[in-house]
Amino acid sequence: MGENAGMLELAILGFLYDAPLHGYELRKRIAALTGHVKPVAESTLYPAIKRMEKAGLLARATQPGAVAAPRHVLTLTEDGRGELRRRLAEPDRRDITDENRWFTVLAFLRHLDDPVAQAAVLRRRLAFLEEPASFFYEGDRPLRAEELDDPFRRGLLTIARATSRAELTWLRETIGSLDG
Amino acid sequence: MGENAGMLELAILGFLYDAPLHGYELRKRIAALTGHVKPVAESTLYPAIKRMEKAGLLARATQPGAVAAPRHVLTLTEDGRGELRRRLAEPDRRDITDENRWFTVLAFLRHLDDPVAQAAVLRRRLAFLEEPASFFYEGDRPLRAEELDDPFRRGLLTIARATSRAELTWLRETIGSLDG
DNA sequence: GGAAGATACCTCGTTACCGAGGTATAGCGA
DNA sequence: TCGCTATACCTCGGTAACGAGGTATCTTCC
Repeated sequence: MGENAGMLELAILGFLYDAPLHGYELRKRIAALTGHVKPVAESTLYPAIKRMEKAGLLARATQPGAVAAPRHVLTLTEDGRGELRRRLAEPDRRDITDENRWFTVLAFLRHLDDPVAQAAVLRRRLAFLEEPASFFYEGDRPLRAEELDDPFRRGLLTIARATSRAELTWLRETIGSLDG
Repeated sequence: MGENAGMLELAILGFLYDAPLHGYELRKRIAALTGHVKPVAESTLYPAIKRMEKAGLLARATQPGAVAAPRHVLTLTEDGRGELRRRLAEPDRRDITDENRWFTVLAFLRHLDDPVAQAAVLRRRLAFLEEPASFFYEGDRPLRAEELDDPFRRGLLTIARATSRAELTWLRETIGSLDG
């Protein structure tokens, strides 16, 4: 059981939930999903697959190579499918607070077939984002973008604010329509 | 020498470049900067400080506790100051492509006292962001937000697009004003 | 037929990072 | 004076992730 498992395992579970894939294809999908934000090394992916196989979350079947070298087609076991649903329904703290992990949760949240449970997860993220937080302080007072004479930090705040606003808007809308 | 050092070390170098701080204060500043996106554990920070002391990047001076337990005030050495400038001027690939690391670079880029060098760093990020990239594919065709019937993935794309747009606008503006 | 390039998978050694837990100092209220 | 909270720092065991490097298959082009 993956009590302390990372974002990578969640992504593997998520992609395989839809359809069996071989490692190389999985790698491309993960790279598309998170690669431009947090790249994934091959030497991280393949050991993760082995770990998960050993844990009984997925099964491998060797297939003669359609294009080149032989492939290992990966299929989720029932345990694996349950594990994904469990991790989506009860994300741990880091899945909510770490942006990369959160976006991975979001990418597969539809697999949780229950609008109430989905809304509960979104609400946890909303609560986290609504906690007051700033980037830079002068003593105890948070500094606003306009107060910074450093153009780079000003940029940082501008970008973060745009992200935050987009996410908050979307969260509130979506929670509303899941409830309604 | 930190050839392969992480984002944490960059943040430590950056904050101490301005002023000496003790570990606990450093921790609060790092938490404010990156904590709501990627939390930092104490058990990661203190070993990092030790590593960097051993590497000659910073020096520690014990001070009787002003408020409570005794503090170790951390000061960058000349090597440490040089290391920050080097890492800002020649960020490695992951500093550009990993969002957390990139934002850390941005937070301290002003310490690079040369607009041309600063603009060069921004241009590397711009080039990276301008590479075509999507999140989800149907075969080889990238899927747009509007095409997804999954509200969560649609949200993902919406948020990512808002971030990307804000960053691109800011990058182009700022590169322009650094050049001009 | 030989080289190049894409596909596909893997091992190894190292390290950054984590959670759990521990120690000590100081101030405050009961 | 007994806890409680906040400050401040630390160790330990475990593991996820990394870069560097390697192997094998198949197609394409010269």
